[in-house]
Amino acid sequence: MPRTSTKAAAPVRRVASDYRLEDQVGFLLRRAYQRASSNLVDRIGSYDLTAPQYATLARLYERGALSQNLLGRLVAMEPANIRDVVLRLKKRRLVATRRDATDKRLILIDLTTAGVALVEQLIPIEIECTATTLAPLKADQKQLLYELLGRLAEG
Amino acid sequence: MPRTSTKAAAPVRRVASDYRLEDQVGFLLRRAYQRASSNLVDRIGSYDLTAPQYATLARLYERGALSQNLLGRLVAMEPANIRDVVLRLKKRRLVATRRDATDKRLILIDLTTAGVALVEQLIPIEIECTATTLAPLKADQKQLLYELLGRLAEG
DNA sequence: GGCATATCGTTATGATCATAACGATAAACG
DNA sequence: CGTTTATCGTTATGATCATAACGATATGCC
Repeated sequence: MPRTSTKAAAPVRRVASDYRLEDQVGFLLRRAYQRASSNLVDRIGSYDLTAPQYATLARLYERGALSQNLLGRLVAMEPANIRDVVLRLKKRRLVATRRDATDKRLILIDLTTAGVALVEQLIPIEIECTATTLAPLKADQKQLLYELLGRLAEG
Repeated sequence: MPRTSTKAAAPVRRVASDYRLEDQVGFLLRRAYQRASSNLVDRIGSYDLTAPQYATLARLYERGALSQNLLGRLVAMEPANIRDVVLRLKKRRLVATRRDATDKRLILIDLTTAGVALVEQLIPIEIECTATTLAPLKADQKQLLYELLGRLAEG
């Protein structure tokens, strides 16, 4: 087994001052999201669903039919992105689309019967997955994390 | 000005039980990362750099020359992904590559003079950006967030 | 030395992402 | 009523991402 090539860390030639990449929130958030996302895919990957796709289905389950644009905002996706996600879900018959009768601009998205069934199957798994992701934290820390993240996300 | 199409929220037809998408850490982390990332791009976007590209440069600045693979691990990117990032940075002459003399498998990546200069210009901006992202939090909360995120990322 | 195993980098595929520009439709307003 | 402005969805471009499969090289151990 070859050892991990740490390669004797070439001498740090520059004055790195006090700066460390690990101290940048963005970097930490990205890694934490990677972890959470992979936890989810590990569990629901057999359904061939990604985290954003699941979020989309879950939101439709909560809210019922929504315009594509509003749906996108409710899952934090740009119009161009939610479009692609909806197309994939539609191709798999998990959602259906129809034109809004009064506002011809809108495309209404809704879960199909199969979509509803799938979401109801997935929700317990997702809750379990969240627990796994949060496992390194104590109960009161979890609560705290939610509050802090909420503030960051809202700005 | 047309009102935001909330569309009178079609009646929630399913039993949503206690489930809410907002209660899933992954979703919160994704949104928080979106915020942090856009904060960074707002500030360094004029340099045509993305957050992952910046992270890559910053890591090289901290550590000096690294193999492409190790560099990838140190910025939390898969081999296939760090490859593309390095290619883009190389195209812009911010990094240079060379073969390792003793281990023919390795490609050593290092900052160019231009790369070093750019990083040193960007570091203060990035620190400022982190402060902006964390602005909604009090001092003690920031410290706490780091600890919690660190635990999540490490698993 | 020679074989099994591990690591490195590449390639290919498919899904996110953000951004800008665009036509179509709707609402606001004089 | 007609003009201006806003919103919706699309298209295009480019950058992340994860995953699997692959050849090349290095290391482990016999």
